[in-house]
Amino acid sequence: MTKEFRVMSSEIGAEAVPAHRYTATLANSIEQRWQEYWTSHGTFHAFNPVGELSGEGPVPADKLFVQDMFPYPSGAGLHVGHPLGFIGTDVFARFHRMTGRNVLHTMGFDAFGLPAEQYAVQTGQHPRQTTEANIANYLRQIRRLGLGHDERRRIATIDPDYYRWTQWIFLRIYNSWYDTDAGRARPISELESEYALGQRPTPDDRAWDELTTAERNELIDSQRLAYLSEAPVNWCPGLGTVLSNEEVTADGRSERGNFPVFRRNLRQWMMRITAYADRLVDDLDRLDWPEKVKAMQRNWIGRSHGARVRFGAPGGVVVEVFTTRPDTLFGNVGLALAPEHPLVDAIVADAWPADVDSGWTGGAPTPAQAVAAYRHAAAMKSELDRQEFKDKTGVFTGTYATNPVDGRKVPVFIADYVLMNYGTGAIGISPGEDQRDWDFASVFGLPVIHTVRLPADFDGEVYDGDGPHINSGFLDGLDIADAKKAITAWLEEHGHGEGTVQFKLRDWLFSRQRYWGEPFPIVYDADGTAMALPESMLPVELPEVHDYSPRTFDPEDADSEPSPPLSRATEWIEVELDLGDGLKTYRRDVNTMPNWAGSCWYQMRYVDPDNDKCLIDPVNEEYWLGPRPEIHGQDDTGGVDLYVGGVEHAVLHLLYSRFWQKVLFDLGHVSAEEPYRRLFNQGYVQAYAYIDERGFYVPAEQVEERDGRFFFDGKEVNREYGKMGKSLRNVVTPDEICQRYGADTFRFYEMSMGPMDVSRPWATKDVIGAQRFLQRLWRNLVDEETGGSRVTEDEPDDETLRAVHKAIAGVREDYAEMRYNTAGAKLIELNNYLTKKGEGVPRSVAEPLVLMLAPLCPHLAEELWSRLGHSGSLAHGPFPEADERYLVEDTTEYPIQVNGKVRSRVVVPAEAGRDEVRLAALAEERIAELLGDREPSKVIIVPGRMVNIVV
RNA sequence: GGGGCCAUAGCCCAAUUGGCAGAGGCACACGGUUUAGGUCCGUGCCAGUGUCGGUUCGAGUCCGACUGGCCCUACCA
Repeated sequence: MTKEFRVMSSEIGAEAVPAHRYTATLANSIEQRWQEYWTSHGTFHAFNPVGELSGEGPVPADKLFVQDMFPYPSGAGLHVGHPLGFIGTDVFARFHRMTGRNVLHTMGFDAFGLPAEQYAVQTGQHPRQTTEANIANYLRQIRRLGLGHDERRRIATIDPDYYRWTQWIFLRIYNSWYDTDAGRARPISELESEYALGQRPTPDDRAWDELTTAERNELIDSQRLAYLSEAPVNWCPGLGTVLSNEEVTADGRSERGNFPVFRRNLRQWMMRITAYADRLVDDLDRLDWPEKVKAMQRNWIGRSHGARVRFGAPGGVVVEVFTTRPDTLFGNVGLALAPEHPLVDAIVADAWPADVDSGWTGGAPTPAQAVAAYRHAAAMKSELDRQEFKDKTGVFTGTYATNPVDGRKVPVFIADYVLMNYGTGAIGISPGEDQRDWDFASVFGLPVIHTVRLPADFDGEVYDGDGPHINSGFLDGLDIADAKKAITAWLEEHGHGEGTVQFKLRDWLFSRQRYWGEPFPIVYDADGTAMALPESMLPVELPEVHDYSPRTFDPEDADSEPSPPLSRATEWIEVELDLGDGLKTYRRDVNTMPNWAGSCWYQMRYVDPDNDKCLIDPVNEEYWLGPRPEIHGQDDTGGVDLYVGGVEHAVLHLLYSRFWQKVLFDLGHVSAEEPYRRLFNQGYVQAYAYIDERGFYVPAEQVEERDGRFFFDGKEVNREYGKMGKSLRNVVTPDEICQRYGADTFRFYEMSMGPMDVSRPWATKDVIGAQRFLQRLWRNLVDEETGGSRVTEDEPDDETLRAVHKAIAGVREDYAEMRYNTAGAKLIELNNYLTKKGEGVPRSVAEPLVLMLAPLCPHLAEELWSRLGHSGSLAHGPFPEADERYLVEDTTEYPIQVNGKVRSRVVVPAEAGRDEVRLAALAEERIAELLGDREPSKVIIVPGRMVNIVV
């Protein structure tokens, strides 16, 4: 690459360029030199209070922990969009480091994952080999950008020293239960002893001693926060693995590969995240996160308050429904059960009632046949069908249930718009206040009873707004909130139901039938009972296998049995251990953990990467991550000070991470209640792509623009806007920009494109502007011909000092607020001022200029700083401080508006009071002329801003 | 269907948070430097803020409706 570049520069005639111009060649050599300096001097090492990474003295109390979202080291390498956030956090970290704070900033790799495994399946190359090569390439690319990472803290989830602790956390979760009375997780051993001591009743009130070992195990296991479940899962034969709900698209196919997904029962590890649902919602209020992300999490957790209501049916069967509107019970006209509801068989009538509506029977001679046919049809329907045909369908079960509030008999249906896995799998039909129920009722000819008075001008069907209740017995006249309270109390009093809270959030399916993930620290005895391995046996390392693929099947074969890759490592699976009962043979768990596991806790390991005694030393944890109520307020949760990444992780990663953090907090391993105190979503760098008349993408860099039209190879092409990607032929890499302009130019350009949180289009042609700025700045301080200094020891004049200090004040604030685009603009402004001035730059101006440049363009700043005669790095400051003296002006120019339009302006002494300003404004020649003899009805004076005269 | 975000010059973006619409960059034009091109230096050009209405002495900024674009979510009772 270097060689190629030399050829290029000689081609354009390097001899014409002054020898000491800040060209890409010079920039690259400066950058390489300073990167080596930083590495050899450990410039970005952040010291811990204790342990291997501690320094000599005490650490500063003022610390900052900045973190980027864990990158996956893709084989494709980086394009210019990827480092946007990385550079942003680096600028932030560098700025704060220069102000004297102890700054922790590093980056590791979320390195387990499917691409390397798929590559292994295709080529037989071990995923570790692929992954490590990708990491090396990734590091080469990001190092070139001059990111000030503490390289001692690099971690990768695939390292056994790392996943040992991932497994350790799994065991802690496995060995815990959620004490709902205490509102926190506790060690499972405490549950066991409470049972043993009789402090806690067993489900059937038998004494603990009377339970068999199996019964005890079952009781305990059923309460663990990590548990095995036979629950239905998303089995994807085409991939040979089980998927989490999140990995299944809305139309019931795998997000990756687009294969059909089937629901079936399998024995899987689950994480009881639902135990934390309330805290996960409530604690959002304590976080400094974008409202958008909080909203997405609230939505995902989906907490709704309502009631369970029991309807009696013939044969003593009781159907329980969940509703958020128990106040509409008087308007209930029926029940609808999910087709899969277990009570359906029990309530189906033997025969249709004599007067049954023919539209209710599905044309079947008996209810049982109608139900069977409908269930079959519902099971055949894909999720896509359900989505596309929102027309309500269902069949009558032939049975009537009793509405508990007024004793009315209401028909019971099964309908596939009712979901088995939400609430109780059964709903009451209240068509007056719910659109879905109204739709169903109109298909089946059910009556509509409005229970809230309709507004006078209302002409719709369903009214879900507030108002006084009607047709509702003792609820009449009450508004919704009061009616809910009244009916809930009534239900509870009469034993017909109770108020409850329902969540959309489900437990987290934690098993994957994959090779390239963390093995579970679990073995099974001869009876198939799961046993946790002791911590001393961690890590459980991945065995070598010959074939990395899970056995896949015909994508449509719903009955196929999963066979994960690890199940073929027969020697590894069988293990002789002494788990307290003497040496026995056990079988290992052949599943691996999902990709989220390693990224759930990595911020902790950044803090204490080499600790082999514990997950994280509590002293280090408290220093870097602990709550700081004195700074962040009483409610402070602790956590990383700034976490930057894309909004695509708004729900899953951030929710799982929060969950693990809370478990570890409850168990006393960490002091922070939340992993990330402040979250910031950076925007994306997008790019234009061009399509020719055949519909093929053409190389974007060769497209020319003429008069708003686009041409490739002389032919017009169409432009579209979107992601950067190989297939769109519009990828620009940081490597090529660094080579053509230098890393500092790239950094400066990328930060000046716009605010951090806004997506913007990449425009290579604009990069030149950033380079010109740096060249001008360089030229102001360095003689391009001789390489000598142009810095003088003169005292700057007053005007220059004002320009400098105004810039300092503005740039400082912009950096602190992550407004790097305007910080850059202010530096350009100051530099343009100095350029215009022409003479050599006084040292007292050059130094703050260089220091202010440092967070954005660290290599160039270091180089100039050393040429200014300083030894060592400027990474730890000082960052210049503005002198108030130069910020205040002697005089203020006021624009004078007449009726809101600027008509003139007047200059008054800065300390002039309102009256003086007013007099000056009214006396101003043009204004006086304009006013004539009219008397202003009002004169508005905004101190320091403007004057507005109203006539 | 529900929820959210955005819209300022040919392009990317600023605007002290209700107070003079322009800080900065790209592009463009002209001049200087140069044998020339490019670089470099200088000067200049360009919008009344998507549309309509409201509040206000004053609106890019606040409120309402609409248009266009992007994102999330989707029978969650």
